[in-house]
Amino acid sequence: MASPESKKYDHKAIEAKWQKHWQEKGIYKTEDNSQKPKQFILDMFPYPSGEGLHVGHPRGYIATDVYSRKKRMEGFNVLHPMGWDAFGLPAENFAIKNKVHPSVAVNRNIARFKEQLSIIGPDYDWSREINTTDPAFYKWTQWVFLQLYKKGLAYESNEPVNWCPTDKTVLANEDVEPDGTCERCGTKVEKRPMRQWVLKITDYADRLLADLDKLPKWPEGVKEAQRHWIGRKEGIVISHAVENKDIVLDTFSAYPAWLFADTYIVIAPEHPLVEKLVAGTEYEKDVLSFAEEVKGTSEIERGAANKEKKGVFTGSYAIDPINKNSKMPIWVANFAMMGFGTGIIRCSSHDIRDYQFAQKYNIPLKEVVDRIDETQPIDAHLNQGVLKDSGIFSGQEITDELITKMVEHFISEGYGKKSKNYRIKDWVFSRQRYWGEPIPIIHCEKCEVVPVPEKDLPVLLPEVENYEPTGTGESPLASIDSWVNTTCPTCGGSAKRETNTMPQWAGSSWYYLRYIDPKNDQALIDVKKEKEWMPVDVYVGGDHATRHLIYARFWHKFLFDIGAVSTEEPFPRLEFLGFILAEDGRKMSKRWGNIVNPDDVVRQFGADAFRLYEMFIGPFESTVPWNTNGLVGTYRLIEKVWNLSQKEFSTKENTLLHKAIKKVSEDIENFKFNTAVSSLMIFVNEAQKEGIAKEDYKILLKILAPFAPHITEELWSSLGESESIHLSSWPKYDESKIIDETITIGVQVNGKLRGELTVAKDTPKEILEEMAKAIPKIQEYINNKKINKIIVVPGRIVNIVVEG
RNA sequence: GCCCGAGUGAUGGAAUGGUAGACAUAGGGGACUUAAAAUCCCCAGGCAGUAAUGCCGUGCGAGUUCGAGUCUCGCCUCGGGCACCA
Repeated sequence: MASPESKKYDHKAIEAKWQKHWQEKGIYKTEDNSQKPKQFILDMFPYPSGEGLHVGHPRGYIATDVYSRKKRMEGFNVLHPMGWDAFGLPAENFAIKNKVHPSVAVNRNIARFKEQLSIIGPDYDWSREINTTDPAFYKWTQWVFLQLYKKGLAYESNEPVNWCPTDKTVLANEDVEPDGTCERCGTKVEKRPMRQWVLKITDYADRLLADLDKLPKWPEGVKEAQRHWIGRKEGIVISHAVENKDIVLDTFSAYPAWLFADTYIVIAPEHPLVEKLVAGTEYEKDVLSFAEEVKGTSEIERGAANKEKKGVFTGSYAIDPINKNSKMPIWVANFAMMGFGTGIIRCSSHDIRDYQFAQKYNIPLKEVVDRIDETQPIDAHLNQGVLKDSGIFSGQEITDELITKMVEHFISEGYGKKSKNYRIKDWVFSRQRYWGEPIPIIHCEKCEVVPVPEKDLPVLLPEVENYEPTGTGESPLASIDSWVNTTCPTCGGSAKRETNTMPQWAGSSWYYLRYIDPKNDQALIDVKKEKEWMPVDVYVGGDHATRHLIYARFWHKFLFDIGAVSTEEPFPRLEFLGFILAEDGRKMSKRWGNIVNPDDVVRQFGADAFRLYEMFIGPFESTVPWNTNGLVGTYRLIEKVWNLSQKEFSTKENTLLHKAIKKVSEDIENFKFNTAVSSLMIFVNEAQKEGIAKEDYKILLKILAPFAPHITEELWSSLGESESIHLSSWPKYDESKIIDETITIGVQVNGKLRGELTVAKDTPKEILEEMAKAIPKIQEYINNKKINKIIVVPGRIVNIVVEG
């Protein structure tokens, strides 16, 4: 462009101008009833905290923005929405402190987040913005709960939960520090049984596990974490009669080959059979006081692996059907957990923990595989060795076949049955807090539990004077008589509303569907629209490998089962992003005073340089430290592109252009944004030296546009284009222009590089061999030596293998 | 303890089994400038050498291969997840 006087690049003016323009023209609006193919590109939506964003947060948002802009240019109808996961404890704490409604803080935080996001120029269609705390949204969260209830997948139970005596509230496991104290006040957390609503996620455990294999585009690490979280283990349950008592003890064993070694039994202190075992015996007092002591400690504290193993003998013996009805002493011990297996363990010398416990209390032991190390028995987890003292199996080596045979034998003898155990437990789905979705249930004296009729949804969260927890274990909602007291929808009699609310994870378990059909008041989602948009094409986020991604998969499968959605998995492609650390290598945190604010960076370098740097900083999935200095590099790139427009265009064809198109296209597709940016740099450096033709410059602007939407739009329009560059078409590369006419290949002797050859691209093998041998330096190395062979890899290398 | 990742210049990083260090930052030198900034050009893995060049070099040790940052086995370190798991 031959501009009479050169203009300076003013990022502030340019960015403000185009951001306003895009919003006014609505160029990013998702089309209704489009003929184009769809792309649903989704970010894990944020919790709008009071702290605002730091430079680590936008990394994922910029990535989806780059991706969706490219997809739009490629001719897709793009759905790239944003919303807010706004229920949760911080807003409630703010309300308690300041005596204002949590929505006040939430709305302020959302405004702040939106402002911070907007200055980096995202292509969100804000007309589809969602907010989990909006009654029009949580109406459908409550609706899903009702469907779960109808199918028997939501039930009441008296789960022991984490209770903080100072804050007088229930805490989620994630609110408890590893040392068993409350993260807010440092008080030791207790376990208390309390009425809770629970979702039967265990009914879906097998499908959640098996269907991970249908997700090839998920990172292996995330799938592995989910497999562990579900923690399915197969084994055998053995039933034991208790001597002189009408009690049967069931134990779960995952290593059936070692069952002959077991000599004693341990039962969890909170197991309901403990009292029955010791009732009226001389052991009763000791056992019960020990059980009380253990029950007083939280699960997390008890779970600490270094916790001392303690136990008390119950005075009873179990009859072991496997070892000729020998007697196994029954102990109560702190290392047996109700949450695993049956809460009762068959113990043996072949487990380090069981072995040490037996040594401490002088319980007789037996070994079924000879020791190798004299100091300790073989560990059963190895599952190898030759059995002894194992009845008819003595003398046999432990193999998969033998294990199968042994299990069949135990079952046919009637000792027990095959069984599965899961680490995942049913999902405790109620919180005694204010700021969450009310659980849509009514408790009637006559009809007992009655679901709120769907026509009465949403059950609105009422205004309340005091957000302080009540101390009774009920949510602050319980103190609002006018809300709590209602009539039973079934019999019309007096009834009370459920005052528990849902956990933070509820809204995020289905929110993505709401973007498709954000205004629907008649159904969770319109069936036709759902079919049009689902599944999500790319889901991008980090930090939620297990909980959110398992809960959402669970709800989605349930919605599939009731016909609300057409796909079994919501997110077939997951791109997991790495964190950005502070410049000092630590996590960005108020505590360390090392937070870098994106607003400041954008003010100094502009949104385009910021976006480019966030993509250039390192591989998308890697955790990398921030370095504000690095912005200089991407700022220079932009400036070079700007300056190209201030000079005369050349008429020459640029040799690297088509390579750049190919590289940028493929790298964006594969989320390799860092190398996409570097190939843009390589091309711009060349263009700066060699000059660039106007048409090539326009192509450069197009492939840079997803990364730097503002400056490219400005330059595009200054070239006389009237339509937005972001609605232009993505360039295609010409394969013939990617192949170099002459190439330089390395010449090795015995694998060591000794020279190079610059030749025409299709030079035949034989000629390459001759040319390589003719290089004077190569001759020094092959002189007087026998050439064993010459390896020629076309376009790559010539390797001459000589003797000696 | 178990399960995933990852270890490459001063730094972030690049590299379908085929010329290791692309690209970028910081650094050194130079041009321009009254000067500085900005910009542009050049240098830059280590050791030896004036140089040509040689040797070494992708956490450590073996192996496969004509050839290994890349594949295999055994370790070490760091990051993340799970953990009295029966």
